[in-house]
Amino acid sequence: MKKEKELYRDFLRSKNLKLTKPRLVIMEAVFENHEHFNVDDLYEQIKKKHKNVSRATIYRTVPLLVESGLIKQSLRCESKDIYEHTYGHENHLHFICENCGKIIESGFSDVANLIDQLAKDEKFKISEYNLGARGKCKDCQ
Amino acid sequence: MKKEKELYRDFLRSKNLKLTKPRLVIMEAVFENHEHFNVDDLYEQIKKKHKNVSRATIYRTVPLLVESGLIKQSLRCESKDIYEHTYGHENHLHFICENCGKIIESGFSDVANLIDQLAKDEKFKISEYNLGARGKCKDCQ
DNA sequence: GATGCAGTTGAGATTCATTCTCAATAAACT
DNA sequence: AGTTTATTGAGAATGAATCTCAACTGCATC
Repeated sequence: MKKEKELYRDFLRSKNLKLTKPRLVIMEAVFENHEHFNVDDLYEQIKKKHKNVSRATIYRTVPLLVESGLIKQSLRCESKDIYEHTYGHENHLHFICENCGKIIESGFSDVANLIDQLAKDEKFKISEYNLGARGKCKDCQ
Repeated sequence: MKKEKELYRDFLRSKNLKLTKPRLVIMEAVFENHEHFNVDDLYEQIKKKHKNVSRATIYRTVPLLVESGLIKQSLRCESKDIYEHTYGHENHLHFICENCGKIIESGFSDVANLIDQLAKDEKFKISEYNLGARGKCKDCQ
């Protein structure tokens, strides 16, 4: 968490953005407990701690966190954009259950290697993987 | 196209759904020219041919086409859900350019095999793959 | 530690894709 | 052809995400 905060601070500074209280609160919420989260999750989580921040600000701040590389956009869920940590988290695949909404994470590196090769063939420079599948988890089949 | 229509008809029948004019018009539009399309594309395309169908009906029909296996949901684009053909189209990966929006399709089967294996390890039953990456195409780097 | 100036925030309005409602209509079976 | 039942169209409703703008706050300077 120390390190994340510093990365964030540096990122903001490098963009001439201010390290405001709402931005800190949001980033703390992001790193507090969630693996996957959406804007509403953050809003509720922050509210519980009585450090209220408006939804608008969260919507404005999340893209900064993405740009800084601390989180990234993940699969959508229930027609909401959802996000996940990247800093300190290996890339992984998502298996998302169509029935119960559970997200299962699985290994990655072999798949990534293959994809990297295909991208190379197309002279395409990857900035972010988007790998997974929908279906039914073992409990819902 | 002959075959698609029959598949569709059979699918509808198997679900006790009627083969209505709007459903036919929509399915013809889907198979007329697009590789990737969204609801609005279909609406405009149908309008051009003076076979008007309401947006509501298109929104209601597209999920049927998905369920029948003729098309599938693809990446979102410009905050719209987009769809692509599956029938008669190999699965493939998408490389989507963050700069110019171009979608590059690439091979698939090796990646799919790997993913199938991972899914099997999790006892997860895949109904639809979602594979790709964002980045910059060779023209935009 | 007061001052000034951007950049930032909050609240509510707005946008826009998607879904819903319901009366009118059409498929399909007898 | 008549009956039943699903389907359609038009517009209203929903809801996530974005925008607006006046009030506010980091933060650099004195």
